[in-house]
Amino acid sequence: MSKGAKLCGVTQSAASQHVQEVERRLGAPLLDRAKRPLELTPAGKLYADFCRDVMRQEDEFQLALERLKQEVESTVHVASIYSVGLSEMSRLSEEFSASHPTARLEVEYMRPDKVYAAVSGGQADLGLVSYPQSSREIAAIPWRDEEMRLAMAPTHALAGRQLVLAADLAGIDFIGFDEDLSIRREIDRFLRVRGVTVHMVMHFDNIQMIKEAVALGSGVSILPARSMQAEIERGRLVAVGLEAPGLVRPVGIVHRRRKKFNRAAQAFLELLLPGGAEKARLAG
Amino acid sequence: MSKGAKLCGVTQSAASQHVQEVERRLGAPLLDRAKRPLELTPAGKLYADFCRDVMRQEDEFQLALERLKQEVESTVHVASIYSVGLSEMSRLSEEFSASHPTARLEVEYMRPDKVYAAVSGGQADLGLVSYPQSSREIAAIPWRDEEMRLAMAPTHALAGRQLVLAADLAGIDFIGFDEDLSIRREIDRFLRVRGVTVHMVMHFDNIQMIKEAVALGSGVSILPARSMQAEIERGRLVAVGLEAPGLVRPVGIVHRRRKKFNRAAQAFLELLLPGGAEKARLAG
DNA sequence: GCATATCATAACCTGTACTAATTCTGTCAA
DNA sequence: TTGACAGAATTAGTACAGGTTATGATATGC
Repeated sequence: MSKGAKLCGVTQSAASQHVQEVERRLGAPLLDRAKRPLELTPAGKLYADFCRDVMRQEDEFQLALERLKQEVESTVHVASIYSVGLSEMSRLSEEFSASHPTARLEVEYMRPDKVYAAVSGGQADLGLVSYPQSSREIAAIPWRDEEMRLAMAPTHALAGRQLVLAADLAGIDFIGFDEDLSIRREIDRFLRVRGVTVHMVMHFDNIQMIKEAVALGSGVSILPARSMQAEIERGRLVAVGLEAPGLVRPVGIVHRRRKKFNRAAQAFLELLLPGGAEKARLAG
Repeated sequence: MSKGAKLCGVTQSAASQHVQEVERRLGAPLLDRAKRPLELTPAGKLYADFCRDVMRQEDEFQLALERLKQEVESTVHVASIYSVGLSEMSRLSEEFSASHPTARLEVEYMRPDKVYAAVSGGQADLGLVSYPQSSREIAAIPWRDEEMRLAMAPTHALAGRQLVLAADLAGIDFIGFDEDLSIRREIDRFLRVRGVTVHMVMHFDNIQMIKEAVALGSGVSILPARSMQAEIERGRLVAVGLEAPGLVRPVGIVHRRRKKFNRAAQAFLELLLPGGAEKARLAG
């Protein structure tokens, strides 16, 4: 009894009282006190086994929890729209793992509405979207404005130009975005304020398809310059600048308000945007 | 949270504080509080599983404990010397189960020293021994004095007698008990004070073997009358009374001091000896 | 933006579980 | 037996974990 008390870091009295309290609760003696040294009764053996089982289970739980905490603390989940670009992202990913070797970055590409849902639902720490929208529970931080250029097949009549004016696009065969996308509305506005109407021949919900159609000569389009880099290098597309003030696509970082970032998320935010973690904290 | 609190019979505040305390201890949030209704985090799910496991184990333990308590409360373990007699014991056993149908009686036969050890060690609630000895930790209650008679083969010269005097035994072939047994010392004393010496031809540590030897005509012996009943009925032995004051073998009930009896033990003691439970209590 | 539901926080209170001091009990040796 | 000793039980006093009530903060739906 005294030894047990010492092991538990309490006095002999506390141990004695505790054992008696347990016996009272269980309604059965755990120790045979008529003999010294004290012996366990059958009920005592049963209880000891039970306690050992529980302690073993607690150990297992603690271990699992530590693994989980490690996991959660060290990986940042990013939800991104497709058009941020795989090449851009792989560059970021390399930079990140170089500067933070213990952290892990997990990027998942999805439609814009899914990005918001992932951030809102907590599956993603950060979201990358164009035309970022704040809301009650989502905070947005501007990241960068991507220059938009006129995309066309190398064989197109305008392919040799250094600059294209809005007026040049009047009546042109045009491949656009679906009407429910922000980028579509922005392009429409750009053309409308300049009094230009294009001939919309097709529309898609993603950049990849538009690039395909443009390369096949179905028409021209206005796309983020960065998203065409690979096709331009391979000579499949030509991109020409638009008249100043040009068209830009703002890309932003969204996150859930009041949710504090783990180390990895903070680090990634800092990589995207020096001082970004502080900005996010202020944006709440 | 409020519902959970109600289920546990505490206020919402207590529940909220408790969850926060657990989160602090574990170092990980269990609930995602940014959304209502509250959702479990992965750590929360892990913890909930752990708790459910522990509760299930506790239920199992409680069940096992109840069974054990039932067992302990309702069965009396009796350790008895062999010579109390199987027929006597089976009669007692029947009476007991008739008057206490919910209780169980478990009798184990063993050598006298093992009876004391079983009682002392707590394996037996009660012990039945001849020439009962009290000690520091063993209390003895006299149960009954068994008449001792001269045992002989039916063909023996003394077999026709109504009564045998000590003097009749001088120089007779005698089968005795081992020297370390109380009953041997008592018989020796009986003969010595009467100035009689017998011719000890064999000795055994148990009545059964003595009866065999007597029946085979190897000699006479002095044995408890009750222990010979079956052999007398079958005509294998003859028992003749000894001169008054005759020899008796006291049989007693022993139990551990300060150990309180369970229901079954009390009932059995009462059956053996009306008022016995009270006597035992006083004997402590 | 307001009403409602629900969770967090603050201030306070009580019973549990501890410590220190003392008494009781079992064991062992003379 | 008896006395000495070790170790457990008991007692009295106290700190604090964990409760309560009251109030403040925050999300959700109209």
